[in-house]
Amino acid sequence: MIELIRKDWKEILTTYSLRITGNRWDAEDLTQDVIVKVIEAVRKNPERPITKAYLYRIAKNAWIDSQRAHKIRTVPFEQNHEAATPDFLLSSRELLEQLAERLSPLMCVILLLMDVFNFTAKETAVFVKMREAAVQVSLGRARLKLKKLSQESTAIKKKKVVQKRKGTVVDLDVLVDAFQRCDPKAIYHAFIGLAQEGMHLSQLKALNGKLHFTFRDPDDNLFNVISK
DNA sequence: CGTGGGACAGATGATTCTAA
DNA sequence: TTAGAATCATCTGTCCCACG
Repeated sequence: MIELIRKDWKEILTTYSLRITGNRWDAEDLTQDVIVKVIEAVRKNPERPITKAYLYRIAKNAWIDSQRAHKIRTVPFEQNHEAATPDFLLSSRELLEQLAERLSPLMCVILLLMDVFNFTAKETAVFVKMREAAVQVSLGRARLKLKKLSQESTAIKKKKVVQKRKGTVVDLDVLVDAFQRCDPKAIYHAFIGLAQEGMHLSQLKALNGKLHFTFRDPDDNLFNVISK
């Protein structure tokens, strides 16, 4: 058992924290948290040997505790995709809702499934009945297009926001039905319609062959719909 | 001719497995 | 726990075809 000196703590903990948290920001927080805990432990019991195993255990428990404490925490979409689009800080969800009319329905649905709801290329390819490679190319082109559009004046964005289609009444069943039928055009129109009504599809998961939808209404209420 | 879409190959990154 | 290897997933560039 090798006892560590205090200046080694941070280096060891940073590496380990990065591994268990999966991102730099949480890792830094966790490292600080653990160092505070270890200092407190040493203060209470100066004879305690500080080993790697001890640091790992403290870090692991602290991480589990923080996960429990933040179980309800929502993760803004921008955070997840910060690394993917660092230069424009795009929110794919917002851009999608505002600019979808400029993309083809197919491109729109591929972008929606993969960038918003984290479907894999394989799952998306099955869904839209295309080859996986074709899905990847379409996704890349859709992203490129969105990037270009996002670089254009914000006036375009504003224009799109106020362009509300007259008489567009889309309910949740239409969107769910469109997904069940794997119909990109129907999904596209239903999604746009809902967004314009202030309804947002905030999560979509495929579990046991059923699609689980989580919607958020204009009053910020969340509710789930499960496909048949 | 420009644009959208599909196919393919190679590169790159992420994840998983395994041995030390 | 860690490092390295193997495997898998994704991205990018290029070419081709169809269509208006």
